[in-house]
Amino acid sequence: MLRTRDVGRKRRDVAAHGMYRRRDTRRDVLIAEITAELRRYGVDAQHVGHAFAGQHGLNATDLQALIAVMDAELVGDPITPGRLGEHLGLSSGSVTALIDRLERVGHLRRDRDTTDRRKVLLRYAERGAELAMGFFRPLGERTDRVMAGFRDDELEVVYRFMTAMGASLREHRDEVRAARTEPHRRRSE
Amino acid sequence: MLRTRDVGRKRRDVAAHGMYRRRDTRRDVLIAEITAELRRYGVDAQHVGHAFAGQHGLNATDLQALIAVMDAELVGDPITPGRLGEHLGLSSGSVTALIDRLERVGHLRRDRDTTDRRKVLLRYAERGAELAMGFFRPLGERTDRVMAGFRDDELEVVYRFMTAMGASLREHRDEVRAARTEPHRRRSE
DNA sequence: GGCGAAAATCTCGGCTGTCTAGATACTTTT
DNA sequence: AAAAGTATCTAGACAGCCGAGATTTTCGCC
Repeated sequence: MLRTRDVGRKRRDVAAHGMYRRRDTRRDVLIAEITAELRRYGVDAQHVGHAFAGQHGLNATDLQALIAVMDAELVGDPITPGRLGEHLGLSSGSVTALIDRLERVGHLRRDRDTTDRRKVLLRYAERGAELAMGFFRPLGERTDRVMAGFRDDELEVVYRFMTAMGASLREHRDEVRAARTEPHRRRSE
Repeated sequence: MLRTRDVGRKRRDVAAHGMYRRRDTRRDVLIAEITAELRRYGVDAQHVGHAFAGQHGLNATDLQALIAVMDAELVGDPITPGRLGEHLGLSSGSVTALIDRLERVGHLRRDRDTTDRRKVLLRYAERGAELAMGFFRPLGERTDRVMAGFRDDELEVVYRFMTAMGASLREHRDEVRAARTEPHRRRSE
């Protein structure tokens, strides 16, 4: 694989991501395209988040954190700084700074847990909720329009697919993370 | 919406993302779940990239850049620093630093375009290619196993779905970016 | 009921990546 | 061949992140 020879015809439309794969059959093409589209979707989603956050005076991490806080609280168990750090992949120091920022501008607040007073519970404030909704509502409207083009049984297929892909990716993530203890053993070149 | 009242039953399994939506019919649930799963997929993908990059002595941006360089070169037209900056959402200064880093450790190299000698073309080096493959191969294997659980016609549906969602998201991205000129006009509170 | 280990969060110093503005190199236009 | 335009690079400042140690609270045990 990875033949650079027969690529001179400049097929940009191939989405530039499926080319690490075979493309012999229609099925191969489908698989390659879906993979590529998933990747692009992730990148573009990041960009949307980044742009939106920037326009509201915060960075991408801040927005993600705000969303995580809302998610947790809406499900009924508010998140703690520690769990937030895990969720975002941040160190404890960074999380404190992050919460300080968001608290300072009034997006969320700290509450001490009454039962275990070591813990701090994060709750969103009025302003934070508005911001999150401003982020999700337009996205949701667009999503609804796309979904309207699919029958129920088709959505079932998509759901099954996304669930399976998600589970697979998380497995992979854990595998990659597990290998983090032995990174630079051999110093070959 | 956003009733916090009837959420006390702690349904973590709801994936914590679909709750900005109605969930009355089976279809509503499907839509909410798919949306949630897409979001989670994006976050997890980021984490995988971050972890993998860290293990190889670079950061998430570096890995994304490396992939972009390979993608472009494999399609037949190598990317320039300028276009790479656009793709990653970085300023020109940051791109220079980025390329310096990657060139220094031997992941890619700079080539002057022979026809337009203002331009610099980025090409991956041996080491960069290895790294990218090390990133994609295990992912691809997993993906293949998931795909094996779907018939051709089902993959067609998934493909149609992802394409539509991708297009929609990119539209949204452009809309958000277009609004970037007038961010902090009113200084209300 | 008080002691030590464990847990959760916070503080502080240092580093790295990014941005902005301006400088440099090459190309195209007139 | 000078001026205007485009692409890239340089330099200084700043913000977010990490890691180690300090602080506060809880839990198990005697």
